[in-house]
Amino acid sequence: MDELDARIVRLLQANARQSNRELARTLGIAPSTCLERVRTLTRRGVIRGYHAEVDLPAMNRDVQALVSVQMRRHSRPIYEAFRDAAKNWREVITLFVVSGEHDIVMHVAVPDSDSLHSFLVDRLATRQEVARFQSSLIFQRIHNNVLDVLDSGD
Amino acid sequence: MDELDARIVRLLQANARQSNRELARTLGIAPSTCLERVRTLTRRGVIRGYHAEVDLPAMNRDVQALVSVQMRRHSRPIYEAFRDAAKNWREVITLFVVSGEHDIVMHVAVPDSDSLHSFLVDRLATRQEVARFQSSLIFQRIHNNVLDVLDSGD
DNA sequence: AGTGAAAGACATTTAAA
DNA sequence: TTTAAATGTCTTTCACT
Repeated sequence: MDELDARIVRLLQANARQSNRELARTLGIAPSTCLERVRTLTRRGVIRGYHAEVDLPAMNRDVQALVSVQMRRHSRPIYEAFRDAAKNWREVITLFVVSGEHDIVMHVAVPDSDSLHSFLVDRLATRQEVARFQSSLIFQRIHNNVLDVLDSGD
Repeated sequence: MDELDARIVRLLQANARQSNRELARTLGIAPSTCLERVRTLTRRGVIRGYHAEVDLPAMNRDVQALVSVQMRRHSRPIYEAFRDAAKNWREVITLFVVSGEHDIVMHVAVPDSDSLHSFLVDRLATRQEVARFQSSLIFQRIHNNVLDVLDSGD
């Protein structure tokens, strides 16, 4: 993971669909070198995949919320059962398993506030694993790419 | 946004770097048709970009946390000043502006627990806009693609 | 809206430094 | 590791449906 690898990762995070040639041109290296670098990064698991970013409102998901869930008991089967159900709900964009006051935090996206209510009441409240939950509306969401390797020990 | 568009979005979310030809083959349409569809989806803002997914541990970010921040006062200049500072911090992967008990929730990723402590004490606690914050460690993070349009009214 | 054909651009392999 | 060259594949345009 040298400086060139870091630049490749940075550029592919910003635009994953640029051609290998364009990438190589930007970096000032030969296309074959660039291709080999990207392959190695992928083989080593540094690059995990490439994904299109979709606009949630355009997909009829105008309402977003963070929903924090507290389990009835902190046993593994309890939270695992809930997690495995929740990760298949189409409203859930990201699911975090966390420590602290709550056990699960979900980023959900739904068409409108009725759908959010229905999600909370029909999906969440009906689960036996769930003790309590609270939700907060998301007004804005800003994503950063992982730009630099912090304090690398290499 | 018909069924074909939805299938294109779904496939590009799963793998943004497959060739247009492969995409067309999967969908059973001509490459030129597929290209035009993707262009239209991009022009309409449904597809916002393509990004490489990076493995955080491989980038020396073994510790992740959700950090919830409460502002001193709920005025626009206060939270905007904080938000604009926070979105440039390299530890911050995603920043949510929310309603409810907290005003900002940040997903942060750092090398180790020392770095997390330093982030909380040196970056957060020193900000005048911040009244209180609490953090919870992330043990697992599961991301879902937006598979289907929910209850589309089209 | 969707298509096939054509031209040029690109990915990928290979041999060599 | 890196490269240039070569080959086969792909992107992209366009005339036509």
